[in-house]
Amino acid sequence: MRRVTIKDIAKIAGVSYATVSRALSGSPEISEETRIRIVEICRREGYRANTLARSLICNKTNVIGLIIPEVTNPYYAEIAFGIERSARERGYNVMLCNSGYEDAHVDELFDFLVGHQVDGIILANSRNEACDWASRYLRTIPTVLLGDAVTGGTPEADRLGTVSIDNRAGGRMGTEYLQRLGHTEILYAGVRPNSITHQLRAQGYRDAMEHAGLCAKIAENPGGSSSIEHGYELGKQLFAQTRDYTAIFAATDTLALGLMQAAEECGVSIPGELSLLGFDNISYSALPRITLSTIDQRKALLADTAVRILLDTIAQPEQQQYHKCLVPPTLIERHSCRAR
Amino acid sequence: MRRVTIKDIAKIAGVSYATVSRALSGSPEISEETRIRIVEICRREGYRANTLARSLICNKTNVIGLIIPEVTNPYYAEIAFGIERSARERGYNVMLCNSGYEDAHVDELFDFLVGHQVDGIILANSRNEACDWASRYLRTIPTVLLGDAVTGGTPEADRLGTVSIDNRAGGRMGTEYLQRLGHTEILYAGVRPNSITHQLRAQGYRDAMEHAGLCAKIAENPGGSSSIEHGYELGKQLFAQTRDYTAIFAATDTLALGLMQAAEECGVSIPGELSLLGFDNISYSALPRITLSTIDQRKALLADTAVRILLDTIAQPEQQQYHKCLVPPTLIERHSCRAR
DNA sequence: CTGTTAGCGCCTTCAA
DNA sequence: TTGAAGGCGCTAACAG
Repeated sequence: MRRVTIKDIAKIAGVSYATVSRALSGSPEISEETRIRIVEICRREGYRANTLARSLICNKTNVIGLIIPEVTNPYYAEIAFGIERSARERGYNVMLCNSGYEDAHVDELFDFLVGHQVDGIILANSRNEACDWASRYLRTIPTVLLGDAVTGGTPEADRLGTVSIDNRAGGRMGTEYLQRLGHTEILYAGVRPNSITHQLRAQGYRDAMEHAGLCAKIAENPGGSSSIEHGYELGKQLFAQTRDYTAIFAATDTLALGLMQAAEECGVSIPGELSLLGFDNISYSALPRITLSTIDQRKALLADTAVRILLDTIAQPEQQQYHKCLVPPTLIERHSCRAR
Repeated sequence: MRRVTIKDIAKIAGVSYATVSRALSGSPEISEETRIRIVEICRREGYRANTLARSLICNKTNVIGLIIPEVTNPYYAEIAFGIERSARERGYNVMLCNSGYEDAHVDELFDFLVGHQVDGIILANSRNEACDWASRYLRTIPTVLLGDAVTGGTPEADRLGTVSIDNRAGGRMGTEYLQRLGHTEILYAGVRPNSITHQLRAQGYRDAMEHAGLCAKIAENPGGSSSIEHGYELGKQLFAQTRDYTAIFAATDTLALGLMQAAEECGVSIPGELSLLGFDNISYSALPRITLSTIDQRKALLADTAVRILLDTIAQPEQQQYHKCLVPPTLIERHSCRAR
């Protein structure tokens, strides 16, 4: 199954292969007549230029690498989709890699992508360490992080292009929404203390509570991740005790879903007895029967911004643009919150 | 940001670049001493071999292309994940492409992937046409279809490697489950008449009903796709009339979700008054409050099989293996069906 | 064990 | 307007 090359075409057309190259690259220095003839031959023979060979010469692949934890995570699926879309619009293709949740894999994937000569890399990951992982390769390849910037790390890390949702603003926005609904006793649930993302969201919550002269109540997530399961466990705990709040603002949608299930099993009705607000707006939250009110991460916008910054950096690598981009979130009202 | 090449390393190490190549490729014809020295230099300088150049020579990229409609579709996200996993285990990487739902894009993507010299392509798509799309390139590149084989198409298409779930068996399995639960009046809802997949599932349903001496009732989906929205519309229609059935077997999980929402709005309780069974077992169905019983497509197994067949074909392209692989589905019991 | 050399498929000067 | 030739980074003979 030998693929047909430019030489084959040249031989058939009875021209040199430089001519074939010109015919296909849209060069002006060729007669319209021969161009048409050659293009037709290429079509007939099913010839596709070998992108590898071309990239080797041009020192440019027009491919960017994207590293996410897992496509099956609906949040990252949307991010991946948005990034592919924006990249394609700008003439780039993306090479998608799932890193799982381990450090080592991210390193391997960077190596893999660099080896494949991608023009740049987007690392989408909300762990604190992501910032360091990405900046480790900053000298080697243009990179942008889609996730929270961690300031005060290595000096390298400060130069890393970064785009994320404004988590603090989101925390504030959600809390204020609940307050507008008449809630004064609001529990912020599911914080993972060592996650910057969670810290920011919780801080936004505290801002809003303080500003309203209300008392902040925070329930941490003892589990290691913000999964539905851990939300469920947290819920079981919470709903076994008497409640001194009328609304829960969950740190993530997945956590909220777990809480929802626990609530159902413990006979506390949402939004009847208890309002529940999420954060992220993953696709799950819009589903019938769930209809979780939440803070939207605007993944399409995040993705587009990340692509734009990356391509800028690729175009002008020296200009080490100091980009820390914060995208404002948005409130999505569905049916899990109620005025009291 | 010029990347360091094998020549740079050779110069630093004071050897020829063939020696560097040998040091890295694990060739036996090199002294352990120099190997260690060279490997160390590579590490220090952050050298990665240029995969493009290597592939150009070896005429092999160890990359396979995967074309799916959209990663944001949870079904295809799982497929993509499974395929990447299996491929990686076997030393291959995957280039993921979203085709959307239009014919033209699939063609473009095949061209794109062939241009990038992928070693083979998996097309995951459940439209009838997919079979033709894939077989169009069969002469050019090893391809396997993850989706229903359409027999009686072009002779080319018959030679296309194909893996899919056994939809007919699934239709039977689901129907029998409902029967075991005591249902005798079962509606099969949401069939799209021109979809092979749907035809097979419906046929399985008919088989089981006939075998039990029961009367088959089928409600077609007037909408163009099996979306939640179309399920909802269908449900609104269905639940406005009096029902002569106690269970619905929905053609897909998404349809079932739409039906679920319509049921809720029309005040028919699931599974109280009506049992509902889905097909596909997408991640949505396992969510709290939804807990849809369904037929599992076993996406990991499908993916793994597809990869295996493709790699076999890549290894022995002449041997045009006549592969039509049918994977048996599995029943997932959750809480949307009840004995009567 | 190590170096030299000839390409892989293509693009891009430079000549003609 | 077209052809010839060099080289992108690397591997794989073939020498030494």
